[in-house]
Amino acid sequence: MLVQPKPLAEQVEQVLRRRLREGVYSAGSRIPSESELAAEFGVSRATVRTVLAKLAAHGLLLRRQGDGTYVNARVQQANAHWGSLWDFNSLIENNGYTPTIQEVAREVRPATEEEALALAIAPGEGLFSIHRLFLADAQPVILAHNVFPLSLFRVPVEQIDGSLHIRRLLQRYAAREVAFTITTVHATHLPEKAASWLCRQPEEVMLSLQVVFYSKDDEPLTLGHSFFDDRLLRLRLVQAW
Amino acid sequence: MLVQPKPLAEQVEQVLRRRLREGVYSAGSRIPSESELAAEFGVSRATVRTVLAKLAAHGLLLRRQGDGTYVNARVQQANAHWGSLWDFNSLIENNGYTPTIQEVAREVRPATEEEALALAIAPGEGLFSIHRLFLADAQPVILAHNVFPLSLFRVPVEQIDGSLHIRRLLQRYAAREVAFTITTVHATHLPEKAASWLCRQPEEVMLSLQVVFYSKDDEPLTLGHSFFDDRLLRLRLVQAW
DNA sequence: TAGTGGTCTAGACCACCCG
DNA sequence: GGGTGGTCTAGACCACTAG
Repeated sequence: MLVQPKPLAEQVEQVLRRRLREGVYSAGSRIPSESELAAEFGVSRATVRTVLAKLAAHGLLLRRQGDGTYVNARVQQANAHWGSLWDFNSLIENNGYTPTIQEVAREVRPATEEEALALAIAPGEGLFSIHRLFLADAQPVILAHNVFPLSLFRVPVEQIDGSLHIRRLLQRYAAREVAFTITTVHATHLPEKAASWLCRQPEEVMLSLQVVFYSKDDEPLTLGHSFFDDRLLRLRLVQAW
Repeated sequence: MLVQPKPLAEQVEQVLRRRLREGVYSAGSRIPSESELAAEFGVSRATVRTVLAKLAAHGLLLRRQGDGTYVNARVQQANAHWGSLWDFNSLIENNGYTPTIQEVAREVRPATEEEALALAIAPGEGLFSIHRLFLADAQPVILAHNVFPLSLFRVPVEQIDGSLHIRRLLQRYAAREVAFTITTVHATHLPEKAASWLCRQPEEVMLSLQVVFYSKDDEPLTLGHSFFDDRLLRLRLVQAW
């Protein structure tokens, strides 16, 4: 049975996600019906339905009217779901490696015009800039550069832990929640400096991701630019209707 | 007021999407409250909520508890939502061009081992293969290759209209609905043959998308491989929580 | 025909933001 | 305090699929 410190739907979702992850509901099999789950958790059918709808929208479940709800075996193998286009840690994990974040450079400097435009601040305003390397089993696979408006932070930037992922970093030091992101994907040649950090040849072909994170107040929080080694990591996206 | 030939929620969604598209609810502004919308459409608040939740999940709306629901101006400018990773027509449209589909080659041939594996058929089984070029204002921007198990079609392949997009083609000639897709994104050099079709230099850097379409019965429907000119078209993805 | 998911309602209470 | 979105319930009826 569930108690009420957190929303019931959230608790149900966590339980179901765990069962999927741990194979309690095995790949391709049918899971219990809505009524059965509602009875088991002691919640209404509507509450169960919102959870199942969400998991189905993410492709984890396949629902067939008049039949039942099934575990989507294919998507369990896929490695990047909705969240992961910018969440490099889980992306690396989902590819079967152990992720590490390594800070390679940080500085405070004025914003370029382009950065100021994207972040909705004045050109020349202070920026916190950080370069980080993501390792998959100790092998460099992603180089990520992020810039934040300096005014966002409530602590001196020296205190910022560069090994946190973006969402937690923003939570902890800026007290902001990410509401949505916009990512642009490009294919480019690898710049020389980035190549040396990634231990790759310059001018190799790489995926380049440019991401802007926004708060629910439509405020730009950070600008990210990363180079992505798509030979080691597969960028695989699932979409469901 | 609404009638009941189609689900109420679907009708409400269409109306709201149109209002967003046409600027009835202008960018950044607050839209009517849930209760007001429910009253206007003559449906329950729950029905309105499912629609608003969906639009918010797609990033079109921003919801703030205790305040209201707002039009996300930034996402209106973005060009590819999660739906459009494979829907090249709307992707081209959203970039501000007029799309055209031009068939460049079609054939029937046996499946390679790799294709057979991805489509869950026997190697050597018959495939319908089609190469198509997507034009943005008459300029070639995407080259797409699709292969379908021949057994899927209920008509001779000569009758297949090569200018339809994948979902409609599958609906019309194979009576199948797409339930989900898995897309892999790569950065590659452009092969020579593809370069000539796209009027580009060979060995140029391009985005390459590999997509598999599945039915809700987990049956692979088609395999797509496309080259994407990311200089003219921006591949921009929105993600919301 | 029994059971499943799909749709919808009416109503309740809560958490939060604003003036 | 009044209005907003957030959560949840109980119950109804429908559409569909399976055996």
